[in-house]
Amino acid sequence: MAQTKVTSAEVAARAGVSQSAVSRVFTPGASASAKTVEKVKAAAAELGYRPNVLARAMVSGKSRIIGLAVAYLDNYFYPAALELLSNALKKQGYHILIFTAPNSVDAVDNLVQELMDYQVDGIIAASVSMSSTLADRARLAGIPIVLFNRGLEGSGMSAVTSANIEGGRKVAEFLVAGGHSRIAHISGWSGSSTGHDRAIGFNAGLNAAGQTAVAQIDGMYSRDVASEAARDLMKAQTPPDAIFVGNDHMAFAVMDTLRFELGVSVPNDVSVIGYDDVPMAAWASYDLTTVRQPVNKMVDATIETLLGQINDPNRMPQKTEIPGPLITRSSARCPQGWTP
Amino acid sequence: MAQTKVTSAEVAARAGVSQSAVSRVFTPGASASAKTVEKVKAAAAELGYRPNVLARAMVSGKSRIIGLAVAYLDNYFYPAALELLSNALKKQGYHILIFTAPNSVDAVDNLVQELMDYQVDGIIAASVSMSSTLADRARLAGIPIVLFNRGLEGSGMSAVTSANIEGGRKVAEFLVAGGHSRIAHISGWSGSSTGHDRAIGFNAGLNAAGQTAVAQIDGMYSRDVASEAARDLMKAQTPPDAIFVGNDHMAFAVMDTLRFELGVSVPNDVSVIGYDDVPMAAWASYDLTTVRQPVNKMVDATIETLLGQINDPNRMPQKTEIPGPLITRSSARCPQGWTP
DNA sequence: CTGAAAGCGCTTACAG
DNA sequence: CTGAAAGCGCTTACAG
Repeated sequence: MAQTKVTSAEVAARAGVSQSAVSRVFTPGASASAKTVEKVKAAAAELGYRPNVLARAMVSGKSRIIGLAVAYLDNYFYPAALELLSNALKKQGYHILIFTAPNSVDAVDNLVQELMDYQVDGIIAASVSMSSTLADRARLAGIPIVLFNRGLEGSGMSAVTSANIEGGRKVAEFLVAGGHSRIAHISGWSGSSTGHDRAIGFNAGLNAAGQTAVAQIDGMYSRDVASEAARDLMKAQTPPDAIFVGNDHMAFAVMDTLRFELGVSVPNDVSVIGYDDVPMAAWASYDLTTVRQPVNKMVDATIETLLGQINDPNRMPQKTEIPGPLITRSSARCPQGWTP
Repeated sequence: MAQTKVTSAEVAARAGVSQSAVSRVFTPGASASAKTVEKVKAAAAELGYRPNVLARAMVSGKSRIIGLAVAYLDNYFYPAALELLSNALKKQGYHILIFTAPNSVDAVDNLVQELMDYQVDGIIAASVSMSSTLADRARLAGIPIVLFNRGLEGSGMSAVTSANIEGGRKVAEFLVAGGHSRIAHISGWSGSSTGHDRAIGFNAGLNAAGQTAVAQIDGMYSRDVASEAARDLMKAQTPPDAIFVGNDHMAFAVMDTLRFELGVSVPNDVSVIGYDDVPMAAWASYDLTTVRQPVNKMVDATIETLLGQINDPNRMPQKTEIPGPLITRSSARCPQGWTP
């Protein structure tokens, strides 16, 4: 049968000290004499004692757990971010309680509630939207939230994104400089700030050059929807000579559809540009030109913001926008003498 | 300032009942009169009360947290499994505390210790190895562990894998039937049961047909190592006409290296077969012939085993092996008139 | 059904 | 430095 877990009281008994003494030995920053430390450590080692994190959390009010809500795990950008987040947080003594979410506001609200039930010290909401009602409730409960790769207009919530508007504009400029004249956009979900902002910047860039997108279709962050959009686009009387796709994940689907289903050459017939620069974008089969989201910097900023607010509840929410370069590869025609 | 969280005592005061009554209303299966339920629910709603899961965990001894240790998140098989695991567990009222791990036994042992500090009710170790010492300690502490996509010889630990030996053999038979005569293997890490077993089955299959692998190189589950292995293989005087790669993740790298770096045609010059059938294997750029690991069935079995042991501590550890079909696509030459 | 009380395993003032 | 005691927010026998 399962032997019961060993407690600080048992260690105390064995070491011949009080239970508080044991606690002190395991509490960083608490004071205990060298002799006590020695006796307690010895007894703890013999018994295999380890402090119960949950009990500690109850009294200290700090669980050392960060809640993570994430959708779109099929887009490799998120598993990559998750891994970085987990490693960085662990270094700070925090761990991640993960909730995968369908991306509806209701579902996310629910899930954030559950996260709060676990007394998480803070919440990272990656690629999901939530109601400002809930955001308010979290603030009241004193639980900081930071949005990762998503903003929430006018919510006063902390958020970390890349410079999406600027990124979209760069793509437009690159495509125009490359001599494309019939440029289309299969966007990220327009209900997301990310998808929306990239489109805004892209269209602004086009306009600045006297062009307008020949078409814009919402790809909903779905490979299938994006593929279908590509088919529709190529059906037109004058099909596009370039397509900017709202993220790499969809861009791969678009490239495959173009090349293998429609027999369209990329980039000879159509240039394709994505967004994110996930590792796969560098794989030879795709070699995708794309705007890099500096995921490591985004993760650093997220953690800095979140822990900052955990440690200082009066700290104001902060929005961070990290610019990323356009990475030129072979999926899009390069302007003459282009230097990035 | 952060308003303090509301407790059951405050709800009790407002509802005019005892604190125990409040607890009962929120404890499934506890009894309370309709009137009490009504008063308590009303008060709770007004105050925005939700039970503190950690406090509940302390007294009940059940945290409703499952620890997940996972490595190789860059192999999409794992994010996919994570998502399924998370969703299925949530349905059962459990949540996942996730630890990403480098794959060394020491690191994993450490991390499992930390997991236990959080009083997790059970542990899923995906794609990682741990010492049997630690396994014993977990058993003593009464915390069930199940290995996911990894076995541990003679450890008496629960494990869920696909039928790797059989899968490896199927690949050999398919390749032989396809008329290949110089067959090589870039294996998964030979230190992992998964990599080892697939190689065993593969070689056995080859031997049964009177063949021997012309070469076998450990790909270490790394794209770079696998690519390098492919280069070495093709340098030989008589290069292979088929390569079985230990998982899809490496197989993609091998295909790219073959096609774009070495100018080798797949499957005309060399057939390539992978293992896992991650979604990407079906993407047109790769269209990879591979052995499917039925990830959903593996997840179901994992949860069934884990929750079974949580609910009945006397239940014996159990090893589950789930067979998966060979999925034939265009990366490997098909035998004449092949019917799967 | 319901309330008072004990207790889960800790941390942290409070005295000494 | 150290021990006795209170308390974190709950659940659960125990009486009534």
